[in-house]
This record gives sequence, structure tokens and C-alpha cells, in this order.
Amino acid sequence: MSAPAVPLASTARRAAAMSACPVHSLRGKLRQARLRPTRQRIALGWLLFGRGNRHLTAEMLFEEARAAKLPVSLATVYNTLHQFTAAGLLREIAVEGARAYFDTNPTPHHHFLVEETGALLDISDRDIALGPLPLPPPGCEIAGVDVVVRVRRAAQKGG
Amino acid sequence: MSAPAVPLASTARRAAAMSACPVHSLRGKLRQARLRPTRQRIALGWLLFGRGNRHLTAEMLFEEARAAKLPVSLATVYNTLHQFTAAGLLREIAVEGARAYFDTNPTPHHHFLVEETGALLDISDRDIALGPLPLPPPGCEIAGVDVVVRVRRAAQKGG
DNA sequence: TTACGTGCAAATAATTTGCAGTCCC
DNA sequence: GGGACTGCAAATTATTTGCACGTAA
Repeated sequence: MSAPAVPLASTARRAAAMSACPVHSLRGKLRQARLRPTRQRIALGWLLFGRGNRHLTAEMLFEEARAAKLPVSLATVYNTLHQFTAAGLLREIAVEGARAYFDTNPTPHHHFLVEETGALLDISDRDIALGPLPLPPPGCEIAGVDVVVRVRRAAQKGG
Repeated sequence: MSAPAVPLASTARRAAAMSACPVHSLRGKLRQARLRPTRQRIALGWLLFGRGNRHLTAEMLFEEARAAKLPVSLATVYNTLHQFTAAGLLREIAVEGARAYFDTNPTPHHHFLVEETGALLDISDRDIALGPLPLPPPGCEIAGVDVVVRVRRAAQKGG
């Protein structure tokens, strides 16, 4: 219950305010995903979606939250990441090593993996072209394609 | 060309016998890889390479060894898999989940991942065509490309 | 108010490591 | 014989779970 000063225009005015406020648009995003916009989800969502596309592990996000003095536990970070992923707000990416990365860009695209650092970089969907996909095994349908291009620091010539 | 029946040719004859013996050819393979052909490596190599191309986790291989009454510890299985991988005899594949798969086919090729079972299936290198690879990030060179086509049991129509 | 979320710590799962004894060359 | 290899169990790392309490609707 809110008590706007101008009853008739309040809805429109509030909508305008909301679209300008990242926290409010985040609330809408969570609503759409049928996730209750709790304090922790908003805090983590802010970190995740507030700074462009990112690739984070649970631990990285936990550290950011800690640095930002946001009181969330590591377990909640894991839970929230998986809830967001199930809701389509994030994409989970498995690369070498035991760590799972979460990508704030859930649309289909692929990645560079820098072997030395473990960093992930987006490859725009337009920058890689798959030919026709092979026939899936009998009784199966294709659910998705993940391409990871492993790169390493080039041996600089002339050095 | 090796079928002399004269005593002098005993070395050649033994070589012929060796090439027919999987254990001996395995020893050669290990030699080439600069790995001492110990009992455990030969036992695990036999399981790995004796039955065509396979995709195994450390635990699967450990179970096979146990079933075959081959005395190896799980730690040795892990060590051996990584040594074989470093030597180029195996390829390590990271898919969703925390488990690492090891592929007895180290040549470049890609995989289907059956989501329900976690099984991996080879895609022949010829059955998938990548377009031109994107430009790697500055200062990096491309080390390899992994493609995982996720498939799931198709919803059977008409049923 | 009430069910859904959260925090904590313990549980689980996969993998690695340290070190004493074993085995290949 | 010497150094590489192995086995065991404990350590690490990544992640999940159970349960009492807090909070949004």
C-alpha cells in the first residue's frame, strides 16, 4: 500500500519512476520470473545486472557482495544464482575445472576461455558460424550448442 | 616385411609378436609418452584403450579396474588419467556438473551430451563444420575449440 | 498471518596432496 | 641402487542441504 498524493496519475507516474530506477526495474524482472523480490535477490541482482554483461563464479559474486557490505551468505548466493538460472535470467557455463560460471547474458552466444587466467569472454553470436548441426542420436533432439574457444597468450614474436 | 625363420631374426620375430600383443604395444605407447610402463599404467591403459573410443570419468574407470580385480587406488586413477592427458593419450572434457570426462580419442572432435543421462557421444570431426573462427582477443592465440551439443530425449510425436 | 526465503554450519562430491613403501631401469 | 611411481587417508575445493528464524504479500 502506497499513498500517492495524486491518485489518478499515480500509476503512470510511478511507472516512469520505476523504469528510471534500476532497483525497481529489477523488482519487475524478478516478478516476471515469479521470484519474490527479497532484499538479497535485489542486492545480488544489482551486482549481477548493474554493470553490463559479466561472467561470475559463485565465489566471485559472494566476494563482491561482501565488499559492497551486502549481507548475504554463500549458500544464498548459490541458491540465488540457480534460481536466476532456472528463471532464464542467467546462463550457467561449465568450463575446465570444477567451477561453474554464470553469465548475465542468457541469450545464445559462445565464449573464449583464456587458459592462463580462466577468464571467460563473450563471442558475439554473429562472430561464429556453425555449419549445419549433425543429426542428433536417435530419439534425441538438440537442446543447445555450447562452443568454447580456448585461447592462450600468444608467444609474442620479436621478443 | 618380417617373416624370417632363421635364428638371427629373433629380434624381428619378437617385434612382430609384440605388435600383435596389446600389452606390448601399450608399453611402447607409454615409452613414447615418457611414462614408465608400470603395472598400474598398463592395467589402466588396457581398460582405456582396449575397447575402442570411450568417455570415462575417473570414478567409472576406478570401478572397471575394481571389477577387473586390478589393484589400483582411486588416487592413482586420477594421477594416471592426468598423466595420460598431459602426454596426449587422452583428452579431458568438461561438461555440466563437477565431473571431468576423459576421452580415449585425443584427436580434435566434438560431442553430444545427453542431458538425462550425462552420457557423451562422439561427433565425427566431419559432421560438424565451424565457420571461420572469430578473432581471438588481443595478444592471444587459439589453442582449441570445444563444441558440446546438448541433446535431450525428444518428445515423441503421435504417441 | 503464512508460506516462501535466508543464514548458518554440517554434509556431500570430486579431486588433490604428503609421505612411506614399492618397483622399473 | 636410485629415483620415479603408488597407495592410503587426510586435505582442499566447490557445492548442496536441513532447519530455525525472518520477511514479503
